Amino acid sequence: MAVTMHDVAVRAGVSIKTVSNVVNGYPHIRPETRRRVEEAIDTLGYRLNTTARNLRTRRTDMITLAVPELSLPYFAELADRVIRAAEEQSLTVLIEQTGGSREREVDVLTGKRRQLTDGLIFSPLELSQADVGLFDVDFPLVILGERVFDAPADHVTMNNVAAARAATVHLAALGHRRIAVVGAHEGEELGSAALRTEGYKQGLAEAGLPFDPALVGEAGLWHRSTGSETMGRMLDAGVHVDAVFALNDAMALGALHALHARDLDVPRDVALIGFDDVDDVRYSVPTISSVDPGSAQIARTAVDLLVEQIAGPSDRAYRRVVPTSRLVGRESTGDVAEGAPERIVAELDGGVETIATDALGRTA
Amino acid sequence: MAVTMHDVAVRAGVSIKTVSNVVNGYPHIRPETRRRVEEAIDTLGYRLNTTARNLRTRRTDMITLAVPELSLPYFAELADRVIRAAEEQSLTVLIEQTGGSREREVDVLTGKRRQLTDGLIFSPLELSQADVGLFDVDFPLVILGERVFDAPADHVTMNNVAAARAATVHLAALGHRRIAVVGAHEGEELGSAALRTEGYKQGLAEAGLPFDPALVGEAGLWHRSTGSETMGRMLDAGVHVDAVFALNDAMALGALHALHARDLDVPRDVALIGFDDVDDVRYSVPTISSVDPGSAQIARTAVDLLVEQIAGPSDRAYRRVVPTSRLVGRESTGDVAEGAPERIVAELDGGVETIATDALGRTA
DNA sequence: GATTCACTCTACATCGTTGTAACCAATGGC
DNA sequence: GCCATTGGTTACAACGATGTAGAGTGAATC
Repeated sequence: MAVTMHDVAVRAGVSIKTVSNVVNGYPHIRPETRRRVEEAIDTLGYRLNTTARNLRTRRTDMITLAVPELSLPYFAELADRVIRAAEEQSLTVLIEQTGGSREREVDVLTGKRRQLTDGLIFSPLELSQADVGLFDVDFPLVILGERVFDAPADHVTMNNVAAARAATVHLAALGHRRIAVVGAHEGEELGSAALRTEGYKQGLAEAGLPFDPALVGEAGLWHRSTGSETMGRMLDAGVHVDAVFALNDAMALGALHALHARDLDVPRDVALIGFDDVDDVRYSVPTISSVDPGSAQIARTAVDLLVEQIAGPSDRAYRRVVPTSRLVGRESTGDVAEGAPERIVAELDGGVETIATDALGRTA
Repeated sequence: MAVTMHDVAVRAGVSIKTVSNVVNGYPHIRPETRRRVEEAIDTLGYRLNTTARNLRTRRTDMITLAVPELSLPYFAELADRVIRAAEEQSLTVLIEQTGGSREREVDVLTGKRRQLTDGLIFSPLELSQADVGLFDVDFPLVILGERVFDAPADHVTMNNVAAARAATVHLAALGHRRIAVVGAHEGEELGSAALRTEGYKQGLAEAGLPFDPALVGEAGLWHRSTGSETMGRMLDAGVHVDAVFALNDAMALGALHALHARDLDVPRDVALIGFDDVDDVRYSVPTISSVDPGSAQIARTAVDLLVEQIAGPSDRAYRRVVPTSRLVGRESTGDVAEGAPERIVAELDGGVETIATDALGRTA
C-alpha cells in the first residue's frame, strides 16, 4: 500500500512523531536527524496523507464557495478571484452550484457536504430575510450580498441602491427620459433585484422623472437569455424606451442583442448600462457601461474575513463590508467615443461596519 | 464537542457498529433497532464525520477538475457541466486553476492536493507530448484535449482538425478569399492551437486558396483581450482580410470588437467564425457562428470515464472519446439573416477508440 | 556541584469511522 | 434432535496522522 510515516520512521531510525515534526517544519530537530528523515522520505516516495491529518487536526484547509451558477460570468469571475485569494492562504476551494434552487441553498448550509470544509462563502439567491435562522450556524460563514440583514455572520456586500441610483441619474443626465429597467423581481424586498430597482426609482425621483411601471421588465434568472427576452417583450409591446438599465451585465448583453434585433442602435437610439462590470462588456459591440461593485475587493475581503473567523474566536463581532463601487462609462451610453477607452463616471465610497455581539453571539 | 457515533450508540443502547450500519443503509437490521438509532441520531443532531470515513474507506468521493481559468467562458461552462454530472454520481468537484502555468500543471499531477480526491479530470495547456511521462500516474485520470497522445490514460477530446477544416471550407464556400486565423501558436505541434491551425490549412487547401502567413495571427492566451489585440495588429498592419476564423469564441468576441473599432462591419465586410460555441456568441451583436465541439458530451463523458476508473480495475484498456461536433451558422457569417435563429451547417461524427494495454498497463 | 533550562526526541493516546471475524439466536432440513 | 444457515449484533483492530507529556541530554546559571 501507500508509504506511511511509520515506514519513513523505520527507515530513518526515528519515531513516527519525529517524522511528523520534520514534515511540519518543527524547528528543534538536529540537522542530521532531519537529513535522515528527508532522505527516507525521498527514497520511499512518502506523501503525507491529508485525510488522516484532517481527521486528527479537525481542519481541512478547504473552504466552500456557494454560488448560483458558474456559467454566469459574474460568478465565474468571482470564483476565479476567490480561488486565487484562497490559494494565497494555502486554502483549497470547493465550489457548490445552487442553481437558484431554494432546496440546494438550504443544503449548502445544512447538508452533508457542509462539514467537508472549514468555512463557507455563500452567495444566496433564494434564501432571504425569512430564513435568517438558517444562517445562525456554528461554522465560519461569510455572506455575499444583502438578502439577509440580521444574520449573525459577516457580510460582504455592495452599494446596490446607491450605485443603481447613480446609474439611473447618469442616464437621465445624458438626456434620457424613458429609462427602462431589466431584471426586476416583483414582490421581492431584499436581494439585488429589489435593491437595485429601489436605486432606480430613487434615481428617477432625483432626476424628476416619473416612474412608469411599463418600463419595469421582470426577469427571474439573470441570464443573457432572460435579458434578451425581457427587453424584447417590452419593445414588442410598443413601450417607448430611450435608455435601459439592466440589473446585471449578462442581461445587458441580452438586452443589447434584443435591441439590435429590432434595429435599434446603441447608443444612438437607446442608451444601455449594466451592472457587475464583467469582462464581457469591455469587448461587446458597442462596449457597455456598467457598475463595478468592487468585485476584486469583494472576493479578497470574503476570503480574509473567513480566514479570520476560522482562526479566531467564534464570538467576535460581525462585520459588514461594502467595497467602493464605480460607475464605468463606455460606448453604450455615449460616455466615450467609439473606440475610446472607458472612463470612471462616478465613484461611491464603501466602508466597514462592525456589529457588536453579546456573549451568546447575538447581535446587540 | 461534536456528536459522534459513540454518543448515538450509547443513547440508542447499541454498539457503534450498529449505528454505522444504520447510517450506511446495511439491510439486516431489526426495524425496532433502526428506529431507536434513528431517533438517537435525530435528538442528538448527529452528523457523520466525513473525514473519518474518508480515512477509513480510502475514498473521498471528491474529484478534481483542473482547468486554465474559470474566467474563460469555455472553462466556466465546462466546470458547470462537470459539477452537474458529478453531482448525479454523488461526487463533489474541486477545481484547480492552473492559469496556463507549467509549474502549476505539473503540480496538479504530482502536488500535495492531488491526493485529496479520488481522481482527476485535467485540461492541460502547457504540458505536452514531451511530458508524457508525467501522465503515467497511479490514480484515475481523464485528459481533456489532445496535447498528449500516448499517455496511458483516458482521453476525451474533440474533432479539432476536421472541425477547423470545416469552418475554413465553409468560409471559403461563402466566397471569402482572405481568411485570417486568430490564436495560432508558433512552433506548437499538438494542442488545440496547432490542431485547429492545421485544420485551417487543410481547409484552405481543400478550397484551393493559398496559405498566407500574414493572415496568421499569434495569440498566446486565448482571451477576449488577446483576440482583440491580435486582430487589431493584423488590421493595423494593413493586411487585407475578408473573413476571420478565431480559434476560440473569446478571441472571436475580441476580434469582433477590434473589427468594429475599425469600422469594419461583420458580416458585410468581414465574416467571422469562432470555436467552442459558448453561450456568449448567441447574444453578441452580431451573433457569431462557431464550432460546437460537443461540450455537453465532453463533460458527461469525462465524469463517466473517471467514475469507471475509480470503480474498476486499474489495468483496463484506455479510451479515446471524440464527441460529435457541429458547425453552427449564425449572423457573423451571413448564414442566417439578422434576427434569425442559428442553423447547423455541418456535423462531424465522433467516435470511441479503445486502446488495449498489456498487463503492466502500457499501451500495446 | 546542584539547579535550571533549552533542545531533541519518544511513547502513547486519540481523532471518528468502517472492515473483519465471530457470537448468539432463531429457523429449516433431514 | 442435530447441523447448517441466516439474521442481527458486537468487540476489536485498523485507517495515518498529531497533541500531550515527559524523558534524556548537555550547557548555562548561581
